[in-house]
Amino acid sequence: MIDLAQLRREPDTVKAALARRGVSESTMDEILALDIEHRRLLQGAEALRAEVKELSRQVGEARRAKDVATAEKLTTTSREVGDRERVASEVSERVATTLRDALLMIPNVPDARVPDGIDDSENVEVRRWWVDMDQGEPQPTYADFQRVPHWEIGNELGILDMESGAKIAGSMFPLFRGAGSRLLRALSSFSLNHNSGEYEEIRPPSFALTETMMATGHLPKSADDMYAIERDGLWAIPTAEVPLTSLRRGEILDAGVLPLRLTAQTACFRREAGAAGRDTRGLLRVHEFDKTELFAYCTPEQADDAHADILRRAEELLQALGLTYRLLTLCTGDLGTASAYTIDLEVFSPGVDRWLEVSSVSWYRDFQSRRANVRYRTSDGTTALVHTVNGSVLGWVRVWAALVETYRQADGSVKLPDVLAPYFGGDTTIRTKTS
RNA sequence: GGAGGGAUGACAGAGCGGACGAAUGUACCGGUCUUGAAAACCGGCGUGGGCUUGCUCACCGUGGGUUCAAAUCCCACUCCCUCCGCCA
Repeated sequence: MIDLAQLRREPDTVKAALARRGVSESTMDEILALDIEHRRLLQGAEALRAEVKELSRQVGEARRAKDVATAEKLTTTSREVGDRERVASEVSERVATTLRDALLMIPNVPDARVPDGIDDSENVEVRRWWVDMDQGEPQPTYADFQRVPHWEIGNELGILDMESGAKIAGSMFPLFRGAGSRLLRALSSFSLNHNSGEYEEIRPPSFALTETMMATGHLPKSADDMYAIERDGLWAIPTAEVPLTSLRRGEILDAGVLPLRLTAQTACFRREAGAAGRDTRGLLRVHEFDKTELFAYCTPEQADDAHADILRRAEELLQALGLTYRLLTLCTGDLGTASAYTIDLEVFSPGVDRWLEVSSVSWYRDFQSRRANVRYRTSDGTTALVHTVNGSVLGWVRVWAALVETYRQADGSVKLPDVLAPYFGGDTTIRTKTS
Protein backbone atom coordinates (compact mmCIF):
# COMPACT_ATOMS: atom_id res chain seq x y z
CA MET A 1 0.00 0.00 0.00
CA ILE A 2 1.32 3.43 -0.86
CA ASP A 3 1.88 6.04 1.84
CA LEU A 4 -1.30 8.12 2.13
CA ALA A 5 0.51 10.75 4.20
CA GLN A 6 3.04 11.16 1.40
CA LEU A 7 0.27 11.45 -1.16
CA ARG A 8 -1.26 14.27 0.91
CA ARG A 9 2.12 15.94 1.39
CA GLU A 10 3.33 15.83 -2.19
CA PRO A 11 0.39 14.84 -4.41
CA ASP A 12 2.00 16.01 -7.66
CA THR A 13 5.14 13.92 -7.17
CA VAL A 14 3.22 10.75 -6.34
CA LYS A 15 0.71 11.29 -9.13
CA ALA A 16 3.46 11.84 -11.69
CA ALA A 17 5.32 8.68 -10.58
CA LEU A 18 2.17 6.55 -10.64
CA ALA A 19 1.11 7.97 -14.00
CA ARG A 20 4.18 6.17 -15.38
CA ARG A 21 2.48 2.93 -14.32
CA GLY A 22 -0.80 3.87 -15.91
CA VAL A 23 -2.62 5.12 -12.82
CA SER A 24 -4.70 8.08 -13.92
CA GLU A 25 -4.54 11.42 -12.16
CA SER A 26 -8.30 11.32 -11.66
CA THR A 27 -8.01 8.05 -9.74
CA MET A 28 -5.58 9.68 -7.35
CA ASP A 29 -7.76 12.78 -7.08
CA GLU A 30 -10.67 10.56 -6.07
CA ILE A 31 -8.53 9.04 -3.33
CA LEU A 32 -7.49 12.47 -2.09
CA ALA A 33 -11.12 13.58 -2.03
CA LEU A 34 -12.15 10.46 -0.11
CA ASP A 35 -9.38 11.10 2.38
CA ILE A 36 -10.54 14.66 3.03
CA GLU A 37 -14.13 13.49 3.34
CA HIS A 38 -13.15 10.70 5.71
CA ARG A 39 -11.20 12.97 8.04
CA ARG A 40 -14.08 15.43 8.15
CA LEU A 41 -16.55 12.69 9.07
CA LEU A 42 -14.14 11.15 11.55
CA GLN A 43 -13.82 14.39 13.46
CA GLY A 44 -17.57 14.73 13.71
CA ALA A 45 -18.03 11.17 14.93
CA GLU A 46 -15.21 11.43 17.44
CA ALA A 47 -16.57 14.66 18.90
CA LEU A 48 -19.91 12.93 19.51
CA ARG A 49 -18.10 9.93 20.97
CA ALA A 50 -16.22 12.20 23.38
CA GLU A 51 -19.53 13.73 24.42
CA VAL A 52 -21.03 10.32 25.20
CA LYS A 53 -18.01 9.42 27.29
CA GLU A 54 -18.22 12.66 29.26
CA LEU A 55 -21.97 12.28 29.84
CA SER A 56 -21.48 8.68 30.96
CA ARG A 57 -18.86 9.80 33.42
CA GLN A 58 -21.33 12.31 34.82
CA VAL A 59 -24.01 9.61 35.11
CA GLY A 60 -21.67 7.61 37.29
CA GLU A 61 -20.97 10.66 39.41
CA ALA A 62 -24.66 11.45 39.88
CA ARG A 63 -25.41 7.81 40.73
CA ARG A 64 -22.76 7.81 43.42
CA ALA A 65 -24.20 11.07 44.77
CA LYS A 66 -27.61 9.33 44.85
CA ASP A 67 -28.93 12.06 42.57
CA VAL A 68 -31.33 9.84 40.65
CA ALA A 69 -33.11 12.66 38.79
CA THR A 70 -29.89 14.07 37.33
CA ALA A 71 -28.69 10.60 36.45
CA GLU A 72 -31.90 9.89 34.56
CA LYS A 73 -31.72 13.16 32.68
CA LEU A 74 -28.07 12.63 31.71
CA THR A 75 -28.81 9.07 30.63
CA THR A 76 -31.52 10.29 28.28
CA THR A 77 -29.23 12.94 26.76
CA SER A 78 -26.40 10.47 26.39
CA ARG A 79 -28.68 7.98 24.68
CA GLU A 80 -29.66 10.61 22.13
CA VAL A 81 -26.08 11.66 21.49
CA GLY A 82 -25.14 8.00 21.28
CA ASP A 83 -27.71 7.42 18.56
CA ARG A 84 -26.27 10.26 16.51
CA GLU A 85 -22.75 9.00 17.16
CA ARG A 86 -23.64 5.54 15.85
CA VAL A 87 -24.94 6.97 12.59
CA ALA A 88 -21.96 9.30 12.20
CA SER A 89 -19.50 6.45 12.85
CA GLU A 90 -21.18 4.21 10.31
CA VAL A 91 -20.97 6.88 7.64
CA SER A 92 -17.35 7.59 8.48
CA GLU A 93 -16.51 3.90 8.50
CA ARG A 94 -18.13 3.41 5.11
CA VAL A 95 -15.98 6.13 3.58
CA ALA A 96 -12.91 4.70 5.30
CA THR A 97 -13.61 1.29 3.73
CA THR A 98 -14.08 2.81 0.28
CA LEU A 99 -10.83 4.70 0.71
CA ARG A 100 -8.92 1.62 1.87
CA ASP A 101 -10.29 -0.54 -0.96
CA ALA A 102 -9.24 2.11 -3.49
CA LEU A 103 -5.80 2.37 -1.92
CA LEU A 104 -5.31 -1.41 -2.05
CA MET A 105 -5.66 -1.32 -5.83
CA ILE A 106 -2.91 1.28 -6.28
CA PRO A 107 0.50 -0.18 -7.24
CA ASN A 108 3.77 0.87 -5.63
CA VAL A 109 5.48 4.09 -6.63
CA PRO A 110 8.23 3.08 -9.11
CA ASP A 111 11.82 3.94 -8.33
CA ALA A 112 13.62 6.49 -10.53
CA ARG A 113 15.80 3.66 -11.93
CA VAL A 114 12.75 1.97 -13.49
CA PRO A 115 12.54 2.73 -17.23
CA ASP A 116 9.27 3.58 -18.93
CA GLY A 117 7.72 0.86 -21.04
CA ILE A 118 4.48 -0.80 -22.06
CA ASP A 119 5.38 -4.48 -21.52
CA ASP A 120 8.25 -6.93 -21.11
CA SER A 121 9.62 -6.09 -24.56
CA GLU A 122 10.81 -2.78 -23.13
CA ASN A 123 12.74 -4.17 -20.19
CA VAL A 124 16.32 -2.95 -20.30
CA GLU A 125 19.19 -5.40 -20.42
CA VAL A 126 21.90 -4.65 -17.84
CA ARG A 127 24.48 -7.29 -18.71
CA ARG A 128 25.06 -10.87 -19.83
CA TRP A 129 27.25 -13.66 -18.59
CA TRP A 130 28.38 -16.90 -20.20
CA VAL A 131 31.04 -19.50 -19.60
CA ASP A 132 34.42 -18.49 -21.00
CA MET A 133 33.40 -14.88 -21.50
CA ASP A 134 36.58 -13.76 -19.72
CA GLN A 135 38.55 -16.01 -22.09
CA GLY A 136 37.51 -13.74 -24.90
CA GLU A 137 34.61 -15.77 -26.27
CA PRO A 138 32.44 -13.14 -27.93
CA GLN A 139 29.24 -15.11 -27.23
CA PRO A 140 28.21 -18.56 -26.17
CA THR A 141 28.06 -21.17 -28.89
CA TYR A 142 25.95 -24.32 -28.96
CA ALA A 143 26.31 -27.55 -30.92
CA ASP A 144 23.40 -29.13 -32.79
CA PHE A 145 23.01 -31.79 -30.11
CA GLN A 146 22.26 -28.99 -27.62
CA ARG A 147 19.46 -27.71 -29.82
CA VAL A 148 16.92 -30.23 -28.59
CA PRO A 149 13.99 -29.05 -26.45
CA HIS A 150 13.95 -30.37 -22.90
CA TRP A 151 10.65 -32.22 -23.28
CA GLU A 152 12.23 -34.40 -25.95
CA ILE A 153 15.31 -34.95 -23.83
CA GLY A 154 13.02 -35.68 -20.86
CA ASN A 155 11.20 -38.36 -22.86
CA GLU A 156 14.37 -39.89 -24.25
CA LEU A 157 15.99 -40.22 -20.85
CA GLY A 158 12.78 -40.98 -18.95
CA ILE A 159 13.27 -38.09 -16.53
CA LEU A 160 10.28 -35.87 -17.39
CA ASP A 161 6.74 -37.19 -17.87
CA MET A 162 4.29 -34.41 -18.68
CA GLU A 163 1.59 -36.93 -19.66
CA SER A 164 1.55 -38.54 -16.25
CA GLY A 165 1.51 -35.11 -14.61
CA ALA A 166 -1.54 -34.25 -16.69
CA LYS A 167 -3.22 -37.54 -15.79
CA ILE A 168 -2.83 -36.76 -12.10
CA ALA A 169 -3.52 -33.02 -11.94
CA GLY A 170 -4.26 -31.77 -15.46
CA SER A 171 -2.06 -30.07 -18.01
CA MET A 172 0.88 -27.93 -16.97
CA PHE A 173 1.57 -29.94 -13.83
CA PRO A 174 4.96 -31.55 -14.48
CA LEU A 175 6.05 -34.92 -13.16
CA PHE A 176 9.74 -35.68 -12.84
CA ARG A 177 11.17 -39.18 -12.67
CA GLY A 178 14.36 -40.83 -11.56
CA ALA A 179 17.42 -38.69 -12.20
CA GLY A 180 15.11 -35.83 -13.24
CA SER A 181 13.46 -35.80 -9.84
CA ARG A 182 16.82 -36.16 -8.19
CA LEU A 183 18.17 -33.19 -10.17
CA LEU A 184 15.36 -31.00 -8.88
CA ARG A 185 16.11 -32.05 -5.32
CA ALA A 186 19.83 -31.48 -5.89
CA LEU A 187 19.26 -27.94 -7.11
CA SER A 188 17.17 -27.03 -4.07
CA SER A 189 19.76 -28.43 -1.69
CA PHE A 190 22.56 -26.77 -3.61
CA SER A 191 20.94 -23.37 -3.18
CA LEU A 192 19.90 -23.81 0.45
CA ASN A 193 23.39 -25.02 1.36
CA HIS A 194 24.92 -22.09 -0.48
CA ASN A 195 22.87 -19.50 1.41
CA SER A 196 21.74 -20.91 4.73
CA GLY A 197 24.78 -19.56 6.59
CA GLU A 198 23.65 -15.97 6.35
CA TYR A 199 19.99 -16.55 5.64
CA GLU A 200 17.98 -18.49 8.18
CA GLU A 201 16.41 -21.51 6.53
CA ILE A 202 12.62 -21.63 6.87
CA ARG A 203 10.17 -24.29 5.77
CA PRO A 204 6.85 -22.43 5.82
CA PRO A 205 3.29 -23.65 5.15
CA SER A 206 2.32 -23.92 1.48
CA PHE A 207 -1.10 -22.38 2.11
CA ALA A 208 -1.90 -18.96 3.43
CA LEU A 209 -4.78 -16.97 4.88
CA THR A 210 -6.31 -14.09 2.95
CA GLU A 211 -4.63 -11.54 5.21
CA THR A 212 -1.28 -13.20 4.50
CA MET A 213 -1.90 -12.86 0.78
CA MET A 214 -2.93 -9.23 1.28
CA ALA A 215 0.35 -8.36 2.98
CA THR A 216 2.47 -9.03 -0.11
CA GLY A 217 0.02 -7.38 -2.48
CA HIS A 218 -1.12 -10.59 -4.19
CA LEU A 219 -4.63 -9.88 -3.00
CA PRO A 220 -6.97 -8.30 -3.81
CA LYS A 221 -5.47 -7.53 -7.23
CA SER A 222 -4.33 -10.92 -8.46
CA ALA A 223 -6.97 -13.27 -7.05
CA ASP A 224 -7.49 -14.90 -10.46
CA ASP A 225 -3.87 -16.02 -10.59
CA MET A 226 -4.07 -17.92 -7.28
CA TYR A 227 -5.43 -21.33 -6.40
CA ALA A 228 -8.06 -20.98 -3.70
CA ILE A 229 -9.16 -23.62 -1.22
CA GLU A 230 -12.45 -22.00 -0.52
CA ARG A 231 -13.86 -24.41 2.04
CA ASP A 232 -11.01 -23.61 4.40
CA GLY A 233 -10.46 -19.99 3.42
CA LEU A 234 -6.94 -20.69 2.21
CA TRP A 235 -4.85 -19.84 -0.83
CA ALA A 236 -1.99 -21.87 -2.31
CA ILE A 237 1.14 -19.73 -2.15
CA PRO A 238 2.50 -18.48 -5.50
CA THR A 239 5.94 -17.93 -3.94
CA ALA A 240 7.70 -18.29 -0.57
CA GLU A 241 7.73 -14.49 -0.48
CA VAL A 242 4.15 -14.72 0.76
CA PRO A 243 4.75 -16.63 4.03
CA LEU A 244 8.14 -14.99 4.63
CA THR A 245 6.75 -11.46 4.42
CA SER A 246 4.13 -12.36 7.03
CA LEU A 247 6.53 -14.19 9.33
CA ARG A 248 6.86 -11.08 11.51
CA ARG A 249 3.53 -9.52 10.60
CA GLY A 250 2.33 -7.01 13.19
CA GLU A 251 5.62 -6.97 15.05
CA ILE A 252 8.03 -4.22 16.04
CA LEU A 253 11.54 -5.51 15.42
CA ASP A 254 14.64 -4.47 17.33
CA ALA A 255 16.84 -2.52 14.89
CA GLY A 256 19.74 -4.73 15.96
CA VAL A 257 18.26 -7.78 14.24
CA LEU A 258 18.12 -6.02 10.86
CA PRO A 259 18.74 -6.95 8.18
CA LEU A 260 16.77 -10.08 9.07
CA ARG A 261 17.57 -12.54 6.32
CA LEU A 262 15.55 -15.63 5.49
CA THR A 263 15.57 -18.34 2.85
CA ALA A 264 12.87 -20.84 2.03
CA GLN A 265 12.26 -23.57 -0.47
CA THR A 266 8.64 -24.24 -1.38
CA ALA A 267 6.39 -25.42 -4.12
CA CYS A 268 4.82 -22.43 -5.90
CA PHE A 269 1.34 -22.56 -7.38
CA ARG A 270 0.10 -20.35 -10.21
CA ARG A 271 -3.07 -20.60 -12.24
CA GLU A 272 -1.54 -18.64 -15.13
CA ALA A 273 -5.08 -17.56 -15.93
CA GLY A 274 -4.01 -14.71 -18.18
CA ALA A 275 -1.50 -16.81 -20.08
CA ALA A 276 -3.70 -19.55 -21.52
CA GLY A 277 -2.12 -21.12 -24.57
CA ARG A 278 1.14 -19.13 -24.39
CA ASP A 279 4.49 -20.86 -23.92
CA THR A 280 2.82 -24.02 -22.73
CA ARG A 281 5.20 -26.60 -24.13
CA GLY A 282 7.12 -28.62 -21.61
CA LEU A 283 8.34 -26.68 -18.60
CA LEU A 284 8.15 -23.19 -20.05
CA ARG A 285 5.09 -22.34 -18.00
CA VAL A 286 3.65 -24.68 -15.36
CA HIS A 287 1.13 -24.52 -12.52
CA GLU A 288 3.42 -25.90 -9.86
CA PHE A 289 7.16 -25.45 -9.52
CA ASP A 290 9.83 -25.56 -6.85
CA LYS A 291 11.62 -22.33 -6.04
CA THR A 292 14.12 -21.19 -3.45
CA GLU A 293 13.64 -17.66 -2.18
CA LEU A 294 15.90 -15.22 -0.37
CA PHE A 295 14.24 -12.53 1.69
CA ALA A 296 15.19 -9.65 3.99
CA TYR A 297 13.47 -7.28 6.35
CA CYS A 298 15.75 -4.24 6.55
CA THR A 299 16.00 -0.53 7.20
CA PRO A 300 15.66 1.89 4.26
CA GLU A 301 19.42 2.46 4.46
CA GLN A 302 20.15 -1.28 4.18
CA ALA A 303 17.80 -1.89 1.26
CA ASP A 304 20.30 -1.34 -1.58
CA ASP A 305 22.84 -3.73 -0.04
CA ALA A 306 20.17 -6.30 0.74
CA HIS A 307 18.98 -6.19 -2.86
CA ALA A 308 22.52 -6.41 -4.24
CA ASP A 309 23.32 -9.35 -1.98
CA ILE A 310 20.39 -11.40 -3.23
CA LEU A 311 21.20 -10.55 -6.84
CA ARG A 312 24.83 -11.53 -6.28
CA ARG A 313 23.83 -14.89 -4.82
CA ALA A 314 21.49 -15.62 -7.71
CA GLU A 315 24.32 -14.89 -10.15
CA GLU A 316 26.75 -17.04 -8.16
CA LEU A 317 24.44 -20.01 -8.53
CA LEU A 318 23.94 -19.51 -12.25
CA GLN A 319 27.68 -19.14 -12.78
CA ALA A 320 28.38 -22.24 -10.72
CA LEU A 321 25.93 -24.09 -12.93
CA GLY A 322 27.60 -22.65 -16.02
CA LEU A 323 24.40 -21.33 -17.55
CA THR A 324 24.26 -18.34 -19.87
CA TYR A 325 22.14 -15.61 -18.37
CA ARG A 326 21.25 -11.94 -18.62
CA LEU A 327 20.00 -9.27 -16.21
CA LEU A 328 17.09 -7.01 -17.08
CA THR A 329 15.71 -3.97 -15.33
CA LEU A 330 11.96 -4.31 -15.49
CA CYS A 331 10.17 -1.39 -17.10
CA THR A 332 7.07 0.25 -15.61
CA GLY A 333 4.79 -1.92 -17.73
CA ASP A 334 6.25 -5.21 -16.49
CA LEU A 335 6.85 -4.30 -12.84
CA GLY A 336 4.88 -6.26 -10.24
CA THR A 337 2.18 -4.40 -8.30
CA ALA A 338 4.07 -4.28 -5.02
CA SER A 339 7.54 -3.66 -6.39
CA ALA A 340 9.37 -0.35 -6.65
CA TYR A 341 12.34 -1.80 -8.52
CA THR A 342 12.96 -5.25 -9.96
CA ILE A 343 15.86 -6.96 -11.69
CA ASP A 344 14.99 -10.16 -13.56
CA LEU A 345 17.45 -12.89 -14.35
CA GLU A 346 16.85 -14.88 -17.51
CA VAL A 347 18.72 -18.00 -18.40
CA PHE A 348 19.37 -18.98 -22.01
CA SER A 349 17.99 -22.37 -22.92
CA PRO A 350 19.55 -23.49 -26.23
CA GLY A 351 17.11 -26.31 -27.03
CA VAL A 352 14.08 -24.05 -27.08
CA ASP A 353 16.32 -21.15 -28.19
CA ARG A 354 14.96 -18.60 -25.78
CA TRP A 355 15.57 -16.75 -22.54
CA LEU A 356 13.67 -18.11 -19.54
CA GLU A 357 12.95 -16.03 -16.47
CA VAL A 358 14.35 -17.84 -13.44
CA SER A 359 14.55 -15.03 -10.89
CA SER A 360 13.08 -11.68 -9.93
CA VAL A 361 14.93 -9.63 -7.35
CA SER A 362 12.67 -6.89 -6.00
CA TRP A 363 12.73 -4.00 -3.59
CA TYR A 364 9.28 -3.21 -2.21
CA ARG A 365 10.22 -0.15 -0.17
CA ASP A 366 7.56 -0.03 2.64
CA PHE A 367 4.68 -1.07 0.38
CA GLN A 368 4.40 -4.58 1.83
CA SER A 369 5.44 -3.73 5.38
CA ARG A 370 2.70 -1.11 5.56
CA ARG A 371 0.16 -3.80 4.71
CA ALA A 372 1.84 -6.37 6.93
CA ASN A 373 2.51 -3.78 9.65
CA VAL A 374 6.13 -4.80 10.23
CA ARG A 375 8.08 -2.03 11.94
CA TYR A 376 11.38 -1.54 13.70
CA ARG A 377 12.52 0.57 16.62
CA THR A 378 14.82 3.37 15.43
CA SER A 379 17.79 4.65 17.42
CA ASP A 380 15.78 7.63 18.70
CA GLY A 381 13.12 5.32 20.12
CA THR A 382 10.43 5.91 17.50
CA THR A 383 9.09 3.25 15.15
CA ALA A 384 9.28 3.10 11.38
CA LEU A 385 8.18 0.63 8.71
CA VAL A 386 10.83 -1.82 7.55
CA HIS A 387 11.67 -2.30 3.91
CA THR A 388 11.25 -5.72 2.32
CA VAL A 389 13.48 -7.16 -0.38
CA ASN A 390 13.37 -10.58 -1.97
CA GLY A 391 14.46 -12.62 -4.91
CA SER A 392 14.41 -16.12 -6.29
CA VAL A 393 17.54 -18.24 -6.16
CA LEU A 394 16.14 -19.77 -8.31
CA GLY A 395 13.04 -21.06 -10.11
CA TRP A 396 14.20 -24.64 -10.46
CA VAL A 397 11.89 -26.03 -13.08
CA ARG A 398 13.11 -23.63 -15.75
CA VAL A 399 16.70 -24.04 -14.58
CA TRP A 400 16.15 -27.78 -14.97
CA ALA A 401 15.12 -27.21 -18.60
CA ALA A 402 18.13 -25.00 -19.33
CA LEU A 403 20.48 -27.49 -17.69
CA VAL A 404 19.40 -30.56 -19.63
CA GLU A 405 19.46 -28.62 -22.89
CA THR A 406 22.82 -26.94 -22.24
CA TYR A 407 24.52 -30.10 -21.04
CA ARG A 408 23.16 -32.56 -23.58
CA GLN A 409 26.01 -34.52 -25.11
CA ALA A 410 26.52 -35.80 -28.64
CA ASP A 411 25.43 -39.30 -27.54
CA GLY A 412 22.16 -38.00 -26.11
CA SER A 413 23.17 -38.26 -22.47
CA VAL A 414 23.23 -35.25 -20.16
CA LYS A 415 26.46 -34.49 -18.31
CA LEU A 416 25.58 -32.12 -15.45
CA PRO A 417 28.12 -29.67 -13.99
CA ASP A 418 30.47 -31.00 -11.32
CA VAL A 419 29.10 -28.77 -8.57
CA LEU A 420 26.12 -31.13 -8.49
CA ALA A 421 28.24 -34.26 -8.12
CA PRO A 422 27.81 -34.52 -4.34
CA TYR A 423 24.06 -34.82 -4.88
CA PHE A 424 24.44 -37.62 -7.44
CA GLY A 425 26.82 -39.88 -5.63
CA GLY A 426 29.67 -38.56 -7.79
CA ASP A 427 28.30 -39.47 -11.23
CA THR A 428 26.47 -36.56 -12.85
CA THR A 429 25.81 -38.21 -16.19
CA ILE A 430 22.19 -39.02 -16.98
CA ARG A 431 21.88 -41.78 -19.57
CA THR A 432 19.03 -43.78 -20.97
CA LYS A 433 18.73 -47.18 -19.36
CA THR A 434 19.93 -48.86 -22.59
CA SER A 435 22.80 -46.50 -23.49
C1' G B 1 -13.63 -35.46 16.21
C1' G B 2 -15.07 -35.10 21.87
C1' A B 3 -14.35 -32.79 27.10
C1' G B 4 -12.19 -28.99 30.04
C1' G B 5 -8.87 -24.57 30.90
C1' G B 6 -6.82 -20.15 28.94
C1' A B 7 -5.55 -15.44 25.65
C1' U B 8 -4.32 -8.28 29.27
C1' G B 9 1.80 -3.78 27.81
C1' A B 10 8.95 -6.27 26.17
C1' C B 11 8.01 -10.34 29.97
C1' A B 12 5.34 -12.07 34.40
C1' G B 13 0.70 -10.89 36.28
C1' A B 14 -3.77 -8.12 38.77
C1' G B 15 -8.35 -6.17 37.27
C1' C B 16 -14.18 -9.20 36.09
C1' G B 17 -19.71 -2.79 34.66
C1' G B 18 -18.25 3.78 35.98
C1' A B 19 -12.64 7.63 38.49
C1' C B 20 -8.90 1.73 33.71
C1' G B 21 -4.80 2.74 28.49
C1' A B 22 -4.94 -0.49 32.50
C1' A B 23 -2.27 -2.12 39.63
C1' U B 24 2.22 -4.52 40.95
C1' G B 25 6.88 -6.88 39.85
C1' U B 26 10.88 -7.69 36.31
C1' A B 27 13.47 -5.71 32.20
C1' C B 28 14.84 -1.09 29.93
C1' C B 29 16.23 4.47 29.91
C1' G B 30 17.68 8.98 32.81
C1' G B 31 19.18 10.98 37.66
C1' U B 32 21.08 10.92 43.05
C1' C B 33 24.83 8.38 45.90
C1' U B 34 29.96 6.07 44.60
C1' U B 35 36.97 6.51 42.65
C1' G B 36 34.06 3.06 39.37
C1' A B 37 30.35 -0.70 39.49
C1' A B 38 26.52 -3.11 42.29
C1' A B 39 22.72 -2.14 45.83
C1' A B 40 19.38 1.59 47.45
C1' C B 41 16.45 5.81 46.30
C1' C B 42 13.97 9.40 42.66
C1' G B 43 11.88 10.00 37.78
C1' G B 44 10.55 8.03 32.94
C1' C B 45 8.81 3.89 30.11
C1' G B 46 2.69 0.71 24.73
C1' U B 47 0.87 1.43 19.50
C1' G B 48 -1.78 3.98 15.92
C1' G B 49 -5.33 7.85 13.87
C1' G B 50 -7.39 13.04 13.77
C1' C B 51 -7.02 18.18 14.39
C1' U B 52 -7.12 24.22 16.50
C1' U B 53 -0.06 20.79 19.65
C1' G B 54 -3.11 20.70 23.44
C1' C B 55 -6.78 18.15 23.28
C1' U B 56 -9.32 14.06 21.29
C1' C B 57 -10.46 8.99 19.34
C1' A B 58 -9.26 3.75 18.82
C1' C B 59 -6.76 -0.63 20.59
C1' C B 60 -6.91 -5.74 26.89
C1' G B 61 -6.95 -12.72 20.86
C1' U B 62 -10.82 -11.58 16.42
C1' G B 63 -15.83 -10.22 14.99
C1' G B 64 -20.76 -9.10 16.60
C1' G B 65 -24.26 -7.80 20.67
C1' U B 66 -26.25 -5.68 25.58
C1' U B 67 -25.64 -0.80 28.30
C1' C B 68 -25.94 6.14 29.53
C1' A B 69 -21.06 3.60 30.21
C1' A B 70 -17.47 -2.76 28.46
C1' A B 71 -10.71 -5.28 29.52
C1' U B 72 -15.00 -6.53 32.72
C1' C B 73 -21.67 -9.11 30.80
C1' C B 74 -23.73 -12.16 26.30
C1' C B 75 -22.94 -14.76 21.36
C1' A B 76 -19.79 -16.65 17.49
C1' C B 77 -14.96 -17.58 15.81
C1' U B 78 -9.47 -18.17 16.00
C1' C B 79 -5.24 -19.66 18.51
C1' C B 80 -2.67 -21.97 22.81
C1' C B 81 -2.60 -25.72 26.94
C1' U B 82 -4.46 -30.56 29.30
C1' C B 83 -7.10 -35.22 28.63
C1' C B 84 -9.66 -38.88 25.25
C1' G B 85 -10.09 -40.62 20.12
C1' C B 86 -7.68 -40.93 15.27
C1' C B 87 -3.31 -40.62 12.48
C1' A B 88 2.25 -39.93 9.43
